Amino acid sequence: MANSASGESIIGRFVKIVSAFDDRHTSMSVAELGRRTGLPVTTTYRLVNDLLLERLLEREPGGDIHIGTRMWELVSRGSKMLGLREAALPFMEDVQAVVQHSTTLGILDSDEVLYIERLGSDKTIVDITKIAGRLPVHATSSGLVLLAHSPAAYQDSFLARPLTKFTETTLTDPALLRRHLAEIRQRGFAAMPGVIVPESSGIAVPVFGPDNTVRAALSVVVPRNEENAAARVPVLLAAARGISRALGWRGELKGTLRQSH
Amino acid sequence: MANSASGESIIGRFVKIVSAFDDRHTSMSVAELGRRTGLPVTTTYRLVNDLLLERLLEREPGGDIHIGTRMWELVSRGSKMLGLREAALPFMEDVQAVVQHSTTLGILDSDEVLYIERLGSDKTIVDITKIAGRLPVHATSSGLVLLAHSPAAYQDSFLARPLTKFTETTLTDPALLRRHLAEIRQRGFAAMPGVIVPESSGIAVPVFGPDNTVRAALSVVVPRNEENAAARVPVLLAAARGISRALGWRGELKGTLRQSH
DNA sequence: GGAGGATTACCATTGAGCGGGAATCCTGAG
DNA sequence: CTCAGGATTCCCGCTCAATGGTAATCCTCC
Repeated sequence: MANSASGESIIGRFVKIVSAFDDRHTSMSVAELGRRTGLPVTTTYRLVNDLLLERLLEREPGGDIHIGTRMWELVSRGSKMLGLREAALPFMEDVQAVVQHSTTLGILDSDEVLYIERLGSDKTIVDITKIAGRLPVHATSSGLVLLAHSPAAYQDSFLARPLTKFTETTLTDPALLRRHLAEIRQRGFAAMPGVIVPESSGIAVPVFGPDNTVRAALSVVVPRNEENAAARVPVLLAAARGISRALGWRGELKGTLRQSH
Repeated sequence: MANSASGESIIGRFVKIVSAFDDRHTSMSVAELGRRTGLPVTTTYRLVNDLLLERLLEREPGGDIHIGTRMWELVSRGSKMLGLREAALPFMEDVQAVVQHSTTLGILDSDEVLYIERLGSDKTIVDITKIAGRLPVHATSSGLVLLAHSPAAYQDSFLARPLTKFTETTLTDPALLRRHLAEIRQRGFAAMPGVIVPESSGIAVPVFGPDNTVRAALSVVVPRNEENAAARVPVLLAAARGISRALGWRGELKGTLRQSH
């Protein structure tokens, strides 16, 4: 599928190049980029030049490369994420204002939770969510909410594989998890104390789309020792309904709970 | 530079494909994509398949294509926009809360203003800014602020070209504009009534980076008939300083105004 | 001045990309 | 049910853009 000796397409290499950048490495020299991607030196330079021409990458004064403005623009403008984000943001602001802890919006992607938006970086508690960052499904409240409202077939396949135990409270037993998911569906929220980092607990509720399937999970991260974290739930539920409605959801149809199991 | 008869590289075609999507067209059939991009049918299908394999594009149940989650993720994670946005967001929320009109953050890119973030979609007034959307520099308060604090050489080249007159108040005369830019630098803000749409006016202030150059413009859009729009300025200035500081700016060095003209 | 790395230049080789054409699948109208 | 028009997939020979090694050049900091 490619001219390359290694059998990669240009697209594949493009992905490698873009993947080399992350929040800790927003810019680097071409040589370093070559090292990080593992691409042949010459090839890296040629490819980078092509990308510079299209402004998908940009060269900064020092010579280092970073992801181009144009790239951000094109992707942002055409992506469906923007719609979701814009629908959610006003409600998230309300939640954040009331709860005073960081509020996140996550979706399910490639068997992980991908965080789309996050408000209020609260230094006082441990919160490892990042925008465009990923966390495992079974070890986050958002993930469990998303999983709980996924098609049964997906749940089965997910629960079939081995799950990492991050802390004492991380659930890894399929049967136990399955019961937990049922509870989450019934109660309408997930409250998980310290399933990924011991010091904080997450509370999450589902956000629905027009077809009444889950689109995202809205959640807050609070200190684990908080008195009654459950008191946070109503605010979240109300906000989630607001977001759902903004997405075109029109109230719960009969059989909302039927979609899973 | 390409195998194609038309002499385009794959990268170029990739750009064409991604560009075919925007906020009004977040998904479409492959055939339509082919039409919009002008690429040969077969080529479109092959290319789309490659992109689907890498998850840069995604196929929805109906068969339509949209920009992939992975694409958004990679670009967002690696892009410097996120840093700017995250630094600005808290302050923008404050501004939005106080001013009660839509608040935007824009940067200068390819001789246009590119809006990075926008809070509060206020239906009561006309505001055509969109996230990842562009507007002309000389017809927006943000644009004029950015231009006013750009290197003199850039200003000269910009003012050398013909400028479109959008409304009665749009400034298009180079000499007049130049004087206006000086005022903006001196006063520290731009207040432009109806320069792009007659009904609303924008107020913008500069945001600085560590090297004391402009990074972005923070602005609000208010109804044009508002009593004293200038009263909004202090809030904006304060917020802009906050953002600048979050970006690593350390107070104004002597010679702040010297950088331009 | 010179060692070590980053960047550019050169160039022979070749298979990935190309795209026209035709077959097949879909879908909605009559 | 049939049929038309469009979307999608298959097929396939041609060809030149992409490849990546080697070597020269440019930096930059001891």
